[in-house]
Amino acid sequence: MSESNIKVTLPDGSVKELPKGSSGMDVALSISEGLARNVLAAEVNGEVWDASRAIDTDAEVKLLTWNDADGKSTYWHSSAHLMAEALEALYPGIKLGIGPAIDAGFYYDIDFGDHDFDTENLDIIEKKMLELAKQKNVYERSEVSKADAIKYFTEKGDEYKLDLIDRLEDGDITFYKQGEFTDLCKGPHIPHTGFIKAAKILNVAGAYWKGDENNKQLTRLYAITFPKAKELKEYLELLEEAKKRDHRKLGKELELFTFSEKVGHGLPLWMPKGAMLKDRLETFLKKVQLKAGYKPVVTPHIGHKDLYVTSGHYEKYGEDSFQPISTPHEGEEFILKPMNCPHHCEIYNSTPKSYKDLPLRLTEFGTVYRYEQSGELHGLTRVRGFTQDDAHIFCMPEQVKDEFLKVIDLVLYVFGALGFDDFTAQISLRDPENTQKYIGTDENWAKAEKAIIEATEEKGLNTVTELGEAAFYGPKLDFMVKDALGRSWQLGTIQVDYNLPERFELEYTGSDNQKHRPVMIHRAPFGSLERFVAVLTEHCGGNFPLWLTPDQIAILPISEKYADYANEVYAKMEDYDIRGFIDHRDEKIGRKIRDAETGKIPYMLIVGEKEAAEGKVSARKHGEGDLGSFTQDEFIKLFKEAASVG
RNA sequence: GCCGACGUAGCUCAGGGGUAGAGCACUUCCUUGGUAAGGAAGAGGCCACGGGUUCAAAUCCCGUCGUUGGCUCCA
Repeated sequence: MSESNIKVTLPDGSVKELPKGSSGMDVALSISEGLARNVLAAEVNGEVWDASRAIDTDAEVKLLTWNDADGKSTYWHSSAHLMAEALEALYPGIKLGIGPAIDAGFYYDIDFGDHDFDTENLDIIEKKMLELAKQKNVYERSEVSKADAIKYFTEKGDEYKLDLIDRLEDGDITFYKQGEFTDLCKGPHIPHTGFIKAAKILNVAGAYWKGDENNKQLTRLYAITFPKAKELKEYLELLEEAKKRDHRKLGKELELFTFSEKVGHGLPLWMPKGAMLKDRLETFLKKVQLKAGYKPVVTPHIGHKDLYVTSGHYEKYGEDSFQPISTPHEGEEFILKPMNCPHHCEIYNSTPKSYKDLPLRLTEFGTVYRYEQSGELHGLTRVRGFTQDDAHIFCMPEQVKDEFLKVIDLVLYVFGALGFDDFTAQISLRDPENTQKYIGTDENWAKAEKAIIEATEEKGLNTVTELGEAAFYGPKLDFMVKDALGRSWQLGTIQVDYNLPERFELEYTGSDNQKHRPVMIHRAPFGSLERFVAVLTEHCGGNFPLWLTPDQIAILPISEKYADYANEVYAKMEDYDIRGFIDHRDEKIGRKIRDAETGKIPYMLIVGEKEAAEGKVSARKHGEGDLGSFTQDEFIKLFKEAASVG
């Protein structure tokens, strides 16, 4: 092998020998011209580099295209520079904050200074971006000294960039320049602006410099770009679809829930149909949990302040909670319960426990109240009063793994039944560098963390592990589901807790006749019913699974002459636990069908002269149309098959 | 909590210094109709709330509440 050559190992294991100083682009060219045309950046030994940057040593190289997450984020980060260039051209003298890529697109924080920034004319910026993109300007990387960097931005008068430079080490500062625009940036970037073929500014919002409300508020422009105009169109259609599925909109249209200023914001009111939905979910989970050995308990909505002093929540959250309510004569203070666990600990404590009683799984659909900041409230996903599908498992340390396995099974079953098949599990472990900020013994932590990791492995879960993300009281496992539109939501959670057993002095007598401290596991497959219903609504676009949906059938008499027969059919359906209603309105059948369709009723049973005479129903399925004629029993059979699962 | 936008009939929205409009929903009547909107009439608003400016405020200004896009937060 020649001295001046390097060996490049590709992801498929193949090795290419190339001259020293070859770039990612050269690697691509050595494979195919087509690939080279699509290369956005190169991952060199695990670090994302410009495709043009010279590689001087043997390396593992992965060429990144639009199909790689890192390729996309490089692309979007470069797009942020392009947008900044366009903005600078249109609004001379603006100052720039930061412009990173985000999950979908990118943003740039701008101080428009004296410019009157008008959100009506965003298309002018988009046009300018594409105009500049067409110039195929190369993103040129240059290393600059700290002094030069400071000089450049001092002359430019951009105090935000100076603030950023202030925190950087000399020798570690790079600029990127494309066209007329130079930015402080560590990169990497795509080869040139020509890759950007479609741009859309999605949103304009205020954001404080460095996220600190004491700093000046900048204008944040959220935008997205694509290599093909078609992809932008599809993305915008996805956003449209998301808007249509917004649970706040569907919740109103389908009469699931409402809010009232009089009741108070963040306090959802479940309307009959929404309450039915929520009730079906609860019934479903209660049944599954009973089978899994859970014991339902019921505790009050308030608890004595001392309860939360004991639990430690008063100290930590007291200021940011609904303030205590007091009894009129004694002045005793009670707190709206922000969680169920302290109550459950007291149930545990009410009788002496033996190791033979463990694991003890106490479950409650408890409504809890948390004072969320007013700006945080959002539909049903962030509220001030919500129902947790809560349970606390009290067990011995050596039972943690087994309990995790069981809870994971439960979560998988529940997600499956509701059509969430795409999810990942996040394992949150403690920060190994800083173990003293966590409560509990090293031994127990090690045991629990090992138990979680092994349990997820045994179940074959798709996991990501985050060090330092554990709660101070124990490690946890969170489930993030992807909905039908590809958006991620955090739902279920399983958390180990060493803190509360300590604070409540929970004990059990072991086989050695000694007192021991149990471990507590908090778990909630849905998290909050409110949030879950919101996610489910958006996931299925309001077309809930048949077993869950509030009205499963609508009986539509052709005219009021068949009202009696409609009542007869309804009574029979009720006998078979099929929920629904009869549309007795004085409307034509076309109208009744239309209203049932827009109301997303899964099955419509049309009854008229023919059906009444033959004892049949004419069935119609939502979104599909006429299914034909069935005897009542035939329909019930068809329905029951479709409604299985729950 | 902070910044911006918004708040008009049950819903979706138009209007905009001279005391309110549409469509749908609702009520009544006509119609008894066979697979996505039958017809007519009627009723419905303190234009979020409280101040201010003005001869006159739903409209302009300020404040409050709520909604919303973000920021910060989330046991």
